[in-house]
Amino acid sequence: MINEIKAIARRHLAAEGANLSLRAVARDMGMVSSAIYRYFASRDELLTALIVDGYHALGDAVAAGDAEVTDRTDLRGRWLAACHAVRRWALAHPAEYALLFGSPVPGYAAPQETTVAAVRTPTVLIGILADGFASGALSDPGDLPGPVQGDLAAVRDGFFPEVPEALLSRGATGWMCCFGVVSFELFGQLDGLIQAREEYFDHQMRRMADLIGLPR
Amino acid sequence: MINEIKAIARRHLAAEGANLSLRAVARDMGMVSSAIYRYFASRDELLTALIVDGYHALGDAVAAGDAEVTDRTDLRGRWLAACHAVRRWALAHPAEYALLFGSPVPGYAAPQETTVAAVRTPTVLIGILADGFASGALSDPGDLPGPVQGDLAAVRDGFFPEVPEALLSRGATGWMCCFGVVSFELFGQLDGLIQAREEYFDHQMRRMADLIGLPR
DNA sequence: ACACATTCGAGAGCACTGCTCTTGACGACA
DNA sequence: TGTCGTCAAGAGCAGTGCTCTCGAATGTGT
Repeated sequence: MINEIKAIARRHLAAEGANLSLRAVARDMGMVSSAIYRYFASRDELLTALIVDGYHALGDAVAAGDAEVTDRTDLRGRWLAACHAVRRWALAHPAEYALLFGSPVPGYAAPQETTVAAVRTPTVLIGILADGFASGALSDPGDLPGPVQGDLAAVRDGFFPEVPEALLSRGATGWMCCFGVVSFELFGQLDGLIQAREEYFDHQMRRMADLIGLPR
Repeated sequence: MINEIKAIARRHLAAEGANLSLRAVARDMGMVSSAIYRYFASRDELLTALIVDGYHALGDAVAAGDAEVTDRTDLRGRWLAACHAVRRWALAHPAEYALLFGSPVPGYAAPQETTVAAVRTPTVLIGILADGFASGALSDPGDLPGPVQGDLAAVRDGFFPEVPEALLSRGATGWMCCFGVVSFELFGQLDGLIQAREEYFDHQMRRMADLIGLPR
C-alpha cells in the first residue's frame, strides 16, 4: 500500500515536477486525500521516503556503472563509468534528482536517515580511489591545509579507512564537480550554449580524473 | 512602487525561503493581493525580475572581488578572489542563490532576459583567463574533442573573442565546479561532514586553479 | 455466535495559495 | 463641470496541506 503511494507519487513527480500534491496522488489512487495520512504523517514524510529511495536508486545505478568495467585496475575507466552513470540517472529522473540535490524545501529539515543514504554514491566513487591506493596505483598527494585535514580524517575514519585524507579530498572534489556539471546541465544553465553535452561531460570528467591523479 | 514590491519580496524570500507568497508581500505593503497584479502580471513575472536582479547582484559581487586584487597579473589571486566572492554572496543570500541555481520551478521556463543576465559571473571568471592568455601567462591547452570544440567556438565568438576554446572550456569547468562546491555546502550536503568550510572551499578552488593551469 | 477492538477510508471543514473579474474612489485634464 | 485613466478593494474560483469525526469493514477472543 505505501509502496503504491510512493510509486504514484514518483510518477507525479516525474510528470509535474517538484510540487507534489497529496490530493492529486490520492485522486489517482481513487482515494480521498485524508486517507493518505494513514500511511504518511505528512507530505514531508512522503518526500523523505522518496528522497531515501532516490539516494539508493542513484547509488545502485552508480555502483552498477562501476561494476560494468571488467578490468578493475582501470581506475580511469571506472571513474568515467561511474560519473556517466550519475549523469544518466539524473537525466532519466530529473525530478527525483532535483529533489535530492536541488534547493532544499524551506521548512523541510532532512532527517538523519537521508544523510546516511546520501553517502552511497560518493562511497562508490571514493571506493575506486581506495582500490587504486591499495594497489599502489595512486599515491597520497599530501597537500591538505590543517583544519581541513581534521574534518577529512573524521570522515575517513567513519567511511573510508585506509584512504589518506588528501586523496579522499580529491575524490570529494571530483564528486562535487560531477554534481556541479550535471546540475548545470539539468537545471538549464547550459541551454543555448552547449549542444554536445555527453561529449562535454565526458571531457570534463576526464579533466577531473587528471586532477585526481588517475593514471591514463 | 515596483521596487518596493521587489524589496519586500526579497525580504520574504530571505526569511521564508523559496515559496514566495504574493498575498504575504501584499499584506506587508498594506495592500490587497490583487493590487500586486497591476505591477506584475503573475508570480512568475515577479520571480523573473528577482532572478535577473540576483544574477546582476552576484555578477557585481564577483566583479568587485576580482577588482580588489591590485596586482592584475596575479591570475591565481584573482581567480581565488572571484570564487570566494561567489561563495560569500551565496552564503549571504541563500534563498536568492537557490532561486538562481537551484531546482527550476516546474511550470516556469526561464525567459531570454534571465539567460543574458546569467552570463555575467562566468564572464568575470573567464575574463581572468582572457587576461592571462593575452599577456602570455596562459597557453592554449588544445585538448578538446571535436563536437565540443564547435559548441565552445560559438560561445567564444559570442562572448570571449581571442580566447582559445580549450582554455574557455577550462574556465567553464572551473565555474561549474565552483558552483558545485558552493551548492553542496548551501544545500546541506556537507552537513555533519565538513566544519572548516571556507578553508576547504579555498583548497578546492586552488586545485581548480591547478587544473586550469594558473601559475602559482 | 456474539461482543469487542482495530483498521480503514469518506466527508466536512479550516486556513491558506495564485489568480480573475467587477466595482468604486480619486485625481488630472479639457 | 464632466470625462477619462489609474489605482486598489472585494468577492469569488479552484486548488493546497492538514485535522477531525464518523461510519463501515475486518478480524479476534471468549
